[in-house]
Amino acid sequence: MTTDARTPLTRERVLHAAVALADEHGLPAVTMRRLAEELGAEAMSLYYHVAKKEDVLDGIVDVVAQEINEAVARLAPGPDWRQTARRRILTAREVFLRHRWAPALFETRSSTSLAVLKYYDALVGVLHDGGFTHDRIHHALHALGSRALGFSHEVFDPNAGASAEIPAELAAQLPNLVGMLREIAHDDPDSTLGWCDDQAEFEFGLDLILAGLDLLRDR
Amino acid sequence: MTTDARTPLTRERVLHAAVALADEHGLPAVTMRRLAEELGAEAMSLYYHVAKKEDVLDGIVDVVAQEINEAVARLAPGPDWRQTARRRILTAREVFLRHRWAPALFETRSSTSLAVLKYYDALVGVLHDGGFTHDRIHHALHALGSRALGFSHEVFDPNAGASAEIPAELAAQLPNLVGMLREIAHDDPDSTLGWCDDQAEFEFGLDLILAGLDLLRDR
DNA sequence: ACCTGAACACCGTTCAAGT
DNA sequence: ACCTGAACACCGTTCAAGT
Repeated sequence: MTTDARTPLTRERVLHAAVALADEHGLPAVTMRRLAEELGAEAMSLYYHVAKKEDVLDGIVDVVAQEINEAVARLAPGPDWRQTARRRILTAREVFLRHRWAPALFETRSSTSLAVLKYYDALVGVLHDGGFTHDRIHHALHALGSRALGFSHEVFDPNAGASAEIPAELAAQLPNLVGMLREIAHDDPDSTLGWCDDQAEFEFGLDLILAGLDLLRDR
Repeated sequence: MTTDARTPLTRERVLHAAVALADEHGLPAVTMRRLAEELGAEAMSLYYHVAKKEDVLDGIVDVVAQEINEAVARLAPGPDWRQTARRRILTAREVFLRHRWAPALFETRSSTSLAVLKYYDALVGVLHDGGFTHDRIHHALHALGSRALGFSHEVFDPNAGASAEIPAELAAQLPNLVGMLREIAHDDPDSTLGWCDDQAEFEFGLDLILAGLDLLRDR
């Protein structure tokens, strides 16, 4: 996996190595020392090409966002704004499915990367062409939140406990939740489909919001 | 701020000191050493009351969630499910406005705290009483995401750049975004209202989803 | 111009030792 | 039972020094 140690370091090489490292071993594995090791260099050498670790993290967000922009650029426009936006967002989501650590990182960034800005710029264009006022688009971006970028980091996953054994004592404290989970399990015994499930839920939420926005557009 | 160093340490004291520390100096200030100092003890003493730092973080999530549950318990039910759910969520949000660091932390937790589970349990109850099937409630929780808990951590804040100067070269790359921001600024010169603005956007997104769910309920 | 070794100030955590 | 000092393995980062 380590690329040959002879080729000189560049900011680009550092950032791509960081993405690869996060892909393979998770974000916590991305330390300056480990990253340098991966590149066949010393940790201190990185500082010649990168200001500090924050700079690396900003950088890999930008790399992922560029990957999204490239994927989205290949898309044909849909028959209407809603389909076009939907396709773009689901395509962006595919990139995040390849970089599972990325949503959590995106959420920690305060300044927005240029590539992310470009992504939103194009989305604003799609909505504006679809007949939305700029004011409505502004609301729409807030309503969509991170969903516009293709992910919704769930703080509570109802599915998580679905298969796990729930102790009786705990179950007694959570009658409604347990009732819900039991009924869902009964309705569809094969409902634990891994990320396919999440995909369905993501699309449900997305379509709900897009439909709501569509209704507002005509008023 | 440091509580008297004579009173013995307990898990509770440690967790409440951690919340106070985060409130005052942000989450990064919560280190085991700093936390011990705040309690008039040594870092190593904490380990007698707490397994590890992760345990502290899980613990303060639970403390905040308990605060939410207490606030929400004082609420009178609304005239319908939608008002009831809305009030609960906006009340939960008020707690997060007192603990600005909490949304980011909630997002990093993988296992869900008991207090959070109880919060969701009550919300499931509200929706079920409102006439939703458990299956629909399950979808609704996913659609709401963290909004059900009272926050929506924006990865891109359109307002952030509204007041800042945008260099001409950058503006040329982001025609739609700049166009949107210019028009909004024009429509309402006083639109930079700090968190009040966010509040309005949060409610817009929330109401959009609740309305969408209400429509589904009758079908 | 690019890379490095030694060093500094900070982490979380273990463990034997104190009371 | 509760607390601590010394120590370990790890961070990010600076800075003077190498080529």
